Amino acid sequence: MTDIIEELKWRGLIYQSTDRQQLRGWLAEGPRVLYAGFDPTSDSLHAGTLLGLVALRRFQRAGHRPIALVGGATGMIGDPSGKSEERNLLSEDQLRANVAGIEAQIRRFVDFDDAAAGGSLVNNYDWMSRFGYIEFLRDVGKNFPVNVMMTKDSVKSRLGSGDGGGAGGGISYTEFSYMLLQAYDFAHLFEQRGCHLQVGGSDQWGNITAGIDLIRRRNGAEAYGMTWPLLTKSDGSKMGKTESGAVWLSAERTSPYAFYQYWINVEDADVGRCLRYLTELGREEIESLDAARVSAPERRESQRRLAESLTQLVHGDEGLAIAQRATEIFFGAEIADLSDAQLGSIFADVPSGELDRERLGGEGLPVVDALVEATLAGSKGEARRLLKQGGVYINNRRAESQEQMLTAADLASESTIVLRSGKKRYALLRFS
RNA sequence: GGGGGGUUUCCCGAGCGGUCAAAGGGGUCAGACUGUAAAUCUGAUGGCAUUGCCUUCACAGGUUCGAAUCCUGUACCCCCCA
Repeated sequence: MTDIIEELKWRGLIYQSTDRQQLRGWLAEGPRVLYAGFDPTSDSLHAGTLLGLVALRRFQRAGHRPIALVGGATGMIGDPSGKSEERNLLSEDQLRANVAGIEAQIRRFVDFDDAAAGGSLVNNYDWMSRFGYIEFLRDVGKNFPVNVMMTKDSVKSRLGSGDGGGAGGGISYTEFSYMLLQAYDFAHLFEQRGCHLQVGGSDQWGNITAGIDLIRRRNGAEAYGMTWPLLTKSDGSKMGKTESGAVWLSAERTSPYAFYQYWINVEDADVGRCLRYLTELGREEIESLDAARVSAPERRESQRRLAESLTQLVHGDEGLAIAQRATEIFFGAEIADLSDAQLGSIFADVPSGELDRERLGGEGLPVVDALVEATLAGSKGEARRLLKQGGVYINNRRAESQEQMLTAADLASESTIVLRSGKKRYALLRFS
């Protein structure tokens, strides 16, 4: 049995926990059952949830038995933790779809099939939906003094915001009750599965301790809790966000290439933490990457390893290969002799235009027109300007003149020409 | 109700009868440099076409050979006096 606490500690992943010695002792005695929850607020998880997924995986590798809980029931209420405003409720259909999407993703991280590995995947809807309101109040609610609930950060931070006259502030009774549901989840897993430990992000501490309290009252037993720090950037902003939104784990929402690129671009100041928090690289390797970053920052080896290892984890070997190939091409490699399918997967995120194949015949298609068709230029004048300044590339080769004509010889694949303006604005033109 | 000021190209902001597609700055785009960083430097920045033409300075009308610039009316905004 690996000392998981020791590992989490050097990685900087322990933010808060119940009595450390006790917890460590309990974990050292043999395979232990623990759980972490995932909110089905969307049909895909994102970079922020990676931390939780990897955490369960670490526990499993260390010989423990992780339960991944998907909040099919709690998702109907909405966790107020870390939220400044009341949220809209999701429809049941939406929620069902989200749960299905998320479960598939969690499977990539935790092994639920091997009985010996002991992982399991549960949905709290399965036990929550059967509860009657009265029954829940008598059974669970009775154990929660409101004055204690009021002191939780998730509630406190929302109480101030409502009475100042600000629009829509405060907290509804519904969200206020959220912690009871999550606390009950813990108690349920404790009773049914012998789960004594709940882990989560630091914003979950209040919900976790609520569960520990409930178990103490209901079962007269001691349960444990542990949180990891939020993954933030050195400038204080959240990791895993781009101008265009969150970095998702699903290839449909964030292509493997875009995912890879996100991590390649992590700042020097943040990459060390990312390696520790998110990857399974060992201590020596990470420390040698730290050293390399000081002596040769321009090689960006830390970023490369980070991007490789996460892309591999989330999208598999194939996804990583696509991302790497796309990276080569996006950064200058000449594009030739590829297939439409290859180009399609590499340039999945890039705008494209369809044109009649005949336009490549005869004299050919003026580049100026091609740029406008591909929406790389807003007008022909703008297209000419780009050409004059040397900012136009055809299949990654700089266009040599303003009068250049595109013909069938310029096709990079069966039917596609790749146009680029500047360093990385790409567009495809398909001729059919 | 009375008096004064404003409305300019993506944004801020000059312009006050021709030399104005309209200074300057910001932004944006491109080039150089670079670590797929930051900073910096250079160039471009209404549209269409080879000179040139067309549309643009709140809106509508007018004066003039000629208006973003003058006059009249309309809309919106700001300030002052009631």
